[in-house]
Amino acid sequence: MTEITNNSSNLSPAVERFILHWGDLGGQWGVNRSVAQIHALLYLSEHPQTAEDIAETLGLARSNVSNSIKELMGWKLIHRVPVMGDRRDHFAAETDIWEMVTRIAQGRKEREIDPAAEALRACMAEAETDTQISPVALKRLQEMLEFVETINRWYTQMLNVPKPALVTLIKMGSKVTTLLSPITRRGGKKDRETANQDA
Amino acid sequence: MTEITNNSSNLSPAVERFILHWGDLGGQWGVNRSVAQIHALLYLSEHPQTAEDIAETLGLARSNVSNSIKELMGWKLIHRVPVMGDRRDHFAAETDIWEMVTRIAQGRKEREIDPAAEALRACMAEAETDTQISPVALKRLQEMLEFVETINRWYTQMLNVPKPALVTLIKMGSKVTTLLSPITRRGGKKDRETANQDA
DNA sequence: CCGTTGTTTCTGTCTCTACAGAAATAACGG
DNA sequence: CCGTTATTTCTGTAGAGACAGAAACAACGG
Repeated sequence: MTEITNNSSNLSPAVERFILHWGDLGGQWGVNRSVAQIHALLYLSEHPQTAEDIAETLGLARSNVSNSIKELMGWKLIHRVPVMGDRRDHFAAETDIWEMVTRIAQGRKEREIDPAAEALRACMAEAETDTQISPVALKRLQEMLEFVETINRWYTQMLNVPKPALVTLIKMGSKVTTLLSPITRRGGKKDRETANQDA
Repeated sequence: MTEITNNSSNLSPAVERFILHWGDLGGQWGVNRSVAQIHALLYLSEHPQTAEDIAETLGLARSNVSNSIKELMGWKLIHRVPVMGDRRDHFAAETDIWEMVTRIAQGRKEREIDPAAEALRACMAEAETDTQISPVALKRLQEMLEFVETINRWYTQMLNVPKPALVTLIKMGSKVTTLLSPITRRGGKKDRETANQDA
């Protein structure tokens, strides 16, 4: 009878609100709502939850939860937690935000950036044997490829910076440029060679 | 009769390929395919194009092109180019990639990050008056909020770094941490106050 | 002031994805 | 080896967004 009560689960208002927000915030990024909501729930949960707990709490189909969990595990944002005397799987989220973000960034790189770069390289390869392409287009493609490669290198390197250093770096914000200005000022193009020596 | 000929327009193979790739690459990000394709076309075009040129070249409906153009203008990725003796609007794309990316980043911040941060602040406000929220959840929310604020500050500052400096910075990659290590090493938490003095 | 040309808004259709529920599979205990 | 419980895969459906085409609107020239 009372089938309409979707979210009657005992969540405190603020938590529920966060889950809702996080849910459709995920929608704007590439993640679907269920996945984001489940992640939000686990992130705020004191204890590991079973798939069924989650399904009930969020009013989602059990199968949906199963698939979403699989995806979250793929991103390494949640992990299994074995519980004594319970056959069911329990799940908990990564709670260190910086770690979490790193994992997401890593995943996006592998699934989106790398393939995109690859496609672009293929384009360039074709462009070079393309007799009818305009010089302008060719130049633009080259610039684009160079840019993507540059960003790719940067991304990779940043992902490998130890977390504390990364945090410091981010918190410094634009101040880095101030500290680096003696270097920056040594001249534009030339610096590039120097900077890449270690790559 | 020959209605099936979608992409019969005289595009060189490499260009066409790029437009196609760029198109569904846009799909993975928030942009729809038409918009991304039009952008790609204009990016590679030697001369400004009219809306109709675009519609014909890409095989899109005129109305679709119109809307897409509007969106691209909203992102400031393309701009009108008046042409003598032609009443129609001609459009050209921003060709400086760094400028282009900055514009996109700016747009995404305004449309996605800022609202998200706002929503999160609202959550926190509610959480603080929430009697039944668990201490753990409250703590996690706080951490999340702090993180988002930090990233937001960083993002804002980075968008205001002059382009040459930004390019240098990116090209340095993780090398910044090496140069900064004497500072980084001065200790963790304390640095944050110092680093933010200028914000 | 009317016709022509260009642009925008509106509306219906179609595709694609998220999702629920059912069916199938696997793991474990007795 | 069978029954029970947990999980995954499969299938149909509902909703959202992308898009085409039509209709409305605006601007300009003669």
